[in-house]
Amino acid sequence: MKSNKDVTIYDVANALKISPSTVSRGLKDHPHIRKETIKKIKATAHEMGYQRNKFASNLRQKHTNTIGVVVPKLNSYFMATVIAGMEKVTNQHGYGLIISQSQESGKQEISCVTTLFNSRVDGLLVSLAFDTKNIDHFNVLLNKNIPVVFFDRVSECSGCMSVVIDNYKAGYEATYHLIDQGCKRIVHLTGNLLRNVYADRFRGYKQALADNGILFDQKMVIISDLNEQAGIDTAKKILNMKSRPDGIFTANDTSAVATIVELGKAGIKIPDEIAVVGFNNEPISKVVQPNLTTVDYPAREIGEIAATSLINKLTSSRSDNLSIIVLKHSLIVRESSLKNKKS
Amino acid sequence: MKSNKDVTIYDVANALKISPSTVSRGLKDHPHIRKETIKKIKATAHEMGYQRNKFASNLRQKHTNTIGVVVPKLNSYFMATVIAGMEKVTNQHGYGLIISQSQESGKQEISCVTTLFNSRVDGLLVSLAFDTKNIDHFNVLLNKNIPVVFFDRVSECSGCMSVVIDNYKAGYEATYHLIDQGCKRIVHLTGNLLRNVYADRFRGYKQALADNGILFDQKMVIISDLNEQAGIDTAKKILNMKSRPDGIFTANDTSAVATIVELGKAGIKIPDEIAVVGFNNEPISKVVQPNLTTVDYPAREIGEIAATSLINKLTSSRSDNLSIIVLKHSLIVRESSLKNKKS
DNA sequence: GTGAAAGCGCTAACAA
DNA sequence: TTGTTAGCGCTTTCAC
Repeated sequence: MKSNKDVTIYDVANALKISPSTVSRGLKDHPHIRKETIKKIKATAHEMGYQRNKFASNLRQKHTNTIGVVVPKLNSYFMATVIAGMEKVTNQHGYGLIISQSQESGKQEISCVTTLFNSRVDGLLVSLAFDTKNIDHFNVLLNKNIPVVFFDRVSECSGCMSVVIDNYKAGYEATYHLIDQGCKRIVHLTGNLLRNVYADRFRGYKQALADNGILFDQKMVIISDLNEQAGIDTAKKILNMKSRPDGIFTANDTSAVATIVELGKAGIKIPDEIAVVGFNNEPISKVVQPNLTTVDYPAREIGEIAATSLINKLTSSRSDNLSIIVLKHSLIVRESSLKNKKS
Repeated sequence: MKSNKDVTIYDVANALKISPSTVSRGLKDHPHIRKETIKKIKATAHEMGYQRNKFASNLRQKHTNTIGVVVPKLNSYFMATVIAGMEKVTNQHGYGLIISQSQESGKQEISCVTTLFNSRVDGLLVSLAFDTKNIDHFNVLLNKNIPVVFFDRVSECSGCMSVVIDNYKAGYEATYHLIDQGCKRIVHLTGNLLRNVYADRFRGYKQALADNGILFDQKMVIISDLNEQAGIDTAKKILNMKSRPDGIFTANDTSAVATIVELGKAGIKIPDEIAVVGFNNEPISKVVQPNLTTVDYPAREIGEIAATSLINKLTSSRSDNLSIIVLKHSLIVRESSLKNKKS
């Protein structure tokens, strides 16, 4: 087991009686090297168990072919799908991915970014944490011309790209649909309004109300973590309201589902008494009874496009100046919001 | 924006009129350096925006302080929690994590392992893909004394550690519970029996039947991908059986839930006509109606322990010879299996 | 307690 | 088409 010593290009070069640089070039199909030589080099390299030493190579080349990803949490179908999309694209282009979770904490996000920066990633793909206040922690990267692409939870940032859907429009459509079904008192359960996704959906909600002559009431807006517990709490809060709402628009499916379940336990009929619309089209939306009306979000596509944009920035010198890419969403109507059964 | 050039220890050394080696030592609190010097070094380094170059350092030191993780898929609550546990431990010890998904494909698993190996990870944390036939692809690492720790989906492997639960016992308990509720014809929906988790649960299922005088019937065992579609297919298959089962034990929650939903659509009463037990205690198990009886799996703990074991192997020279760690699971009984309502 | 110097393995400018 | 050579930035042995 003579396994401790790594085989280097020098070893290969010696075996072949040629120079290390030729080996180096041959290994990467340099056009100036003769075909046969390349074949010979690759053959013996393989045979000898040669393995490129990335560190030496990175040290020389000043780039790592590695892309960092910072996401709030991994445990959603949505995020896993986004990342699968990114992996596909980056692998095709010879990049690796380092994934890290901020756990929805701005503080942890900063430490993720720092760690990734210290790992000298070539670029960063980011979806912001719930309570990230500002994005100064990305300046270290930006100052070094390391491109940052935001997706989903994005932020104003000169020189950064963003990949999103039209959350305003989606919020508008969701609320409009509820109104269309006859709802007049619609609760909006949302997250931290610092985040574009929630702020925009909220704006859409308000506008839809306004356009239909429904007075906006701040007491109908519930800000939360949008997790399971938030859904349960919301249900309880609703049960205690003097005049109950007849519709709920939630900014994600997790909390919508929890609300439905909890409301169901209290004997409330969904959608007859209260109609519900969620957001994201997670698989769970098809499990809950009644099935959840929700907004479909092109997760895989978002991942692919964010990764592609980043790689473009990395490889082409020309700086694409389109800074925001907006993808298409769609409202998926299921039973949880259908008051007029036969519509 | 004079940002292209990195600050090196040489720059710091020059600024301080001392040697680079002293700076290098000072930065890592070498005991032979005077306290004040250390303080001065750190101060100016920070001030100048110095940042250690990992590649140079790795190149010298032959290790990367990075741990690779290979999982089948990211998109489950279970996996996300496992990984959160790993991150916590590894970060505490100054290690980074590179996560990659095999997408349940043995072929992709091989490529993940190779990529990680080429990235010179110091160790590997692995849960096997569905259809991984053998584990020869880990030999490259093992031959170089790079430790591999398996968790959840493990495999016989001399010199590797494994972190698991007692799947045999869990399968036994789940099946026993069903029998206890009066079930006599129990379908077992499971995954590829190559994987210990499924094989062991299956053994437990068979033993529980045997211990209760129920004849094992191969036709009652359905092998599948255990995804949503598998649940739907299983439900359809069951609906077409001449003599219907009165219980189902599924090897994960996703498929259990899909089965319940599909069976529900066909008007089957759960648990009265068919009782169901799942596995994993995913959040979805508390959403489906009726709530799913399932086996709770200490996900976070598994992650923490697997990571801790790996780091121990990395840091201590003595080779711990305990090769399998078994964690505690527990059966969580909910409505989906409760035939005797008031038990 | 600090410095000098060699070298980790690879790449690329320049030379041939 | 191939070889020579000079580092990339850091660590560490040996010397003082």
